[in-house]
Amino acid sequence: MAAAAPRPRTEEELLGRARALAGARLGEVAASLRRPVPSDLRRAKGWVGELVELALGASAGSRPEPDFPELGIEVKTLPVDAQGAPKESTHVCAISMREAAGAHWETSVARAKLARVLWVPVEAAAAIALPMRHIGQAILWSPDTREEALLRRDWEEHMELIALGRSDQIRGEMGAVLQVRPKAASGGSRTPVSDGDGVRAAALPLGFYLRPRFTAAILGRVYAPLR
DNA sequence: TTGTGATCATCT
DNA sequence: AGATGATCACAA
Repeated sequence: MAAAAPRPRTEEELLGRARALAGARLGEVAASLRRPVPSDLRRAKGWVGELVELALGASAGSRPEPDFPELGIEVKTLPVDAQGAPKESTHVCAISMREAAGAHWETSVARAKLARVLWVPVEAAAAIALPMRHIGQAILWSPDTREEALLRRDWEEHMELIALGRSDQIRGEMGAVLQVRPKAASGGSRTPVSDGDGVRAAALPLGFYLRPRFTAAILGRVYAPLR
């Protein structure tokens, strides 16, 4: 590939691209796409994710919908340590706090994105230089009944608090698998919210994140049948 | 400003 | 060590 990959038209095409990417190093992928490799990720936090999306043929857009809308598939890179365990939580989506009151899990952005996810593990141990880090074998995942129930419960509990205008009472400790944390440019960021009585107010923008334990369980499925 | 891609930095 | 709260870059 000399430029960005063509947009895959089928799930098989996308999976084929993901398979071709497995085992590659970030440096060589970047070179083939003619993209510079940053010296570190401190000022390029989304670089790995953007590189993988480009290689898979995703569009660069930033709309609140899955990366491949026609396939209903969201792509997420997963930074893993030397043991193959996720090092970080996974950002799911921003929360539209003004519309929390009338929101439903079934039609939520969070559910749409988590309905079908192509997880792409990427080495992230600090000891490995960025260009040398390997991309792992991707996993196409959908939540099973139990997982969806857990996600839904956490989502509904958080959204109820937000709808009541109590988003400032939300803590990262809440939520078994899906937590809510700030998602902003800085701690001074504010977004419109409605308080309990529909009065205009402003609060820190929040986003949904999957806990590392949850994504670790997803990666574990690959090895579980072998044990 | 909001949403995308996330990791950083600090505290327990 | 693990997790929470804070933060960085870019597009529309």
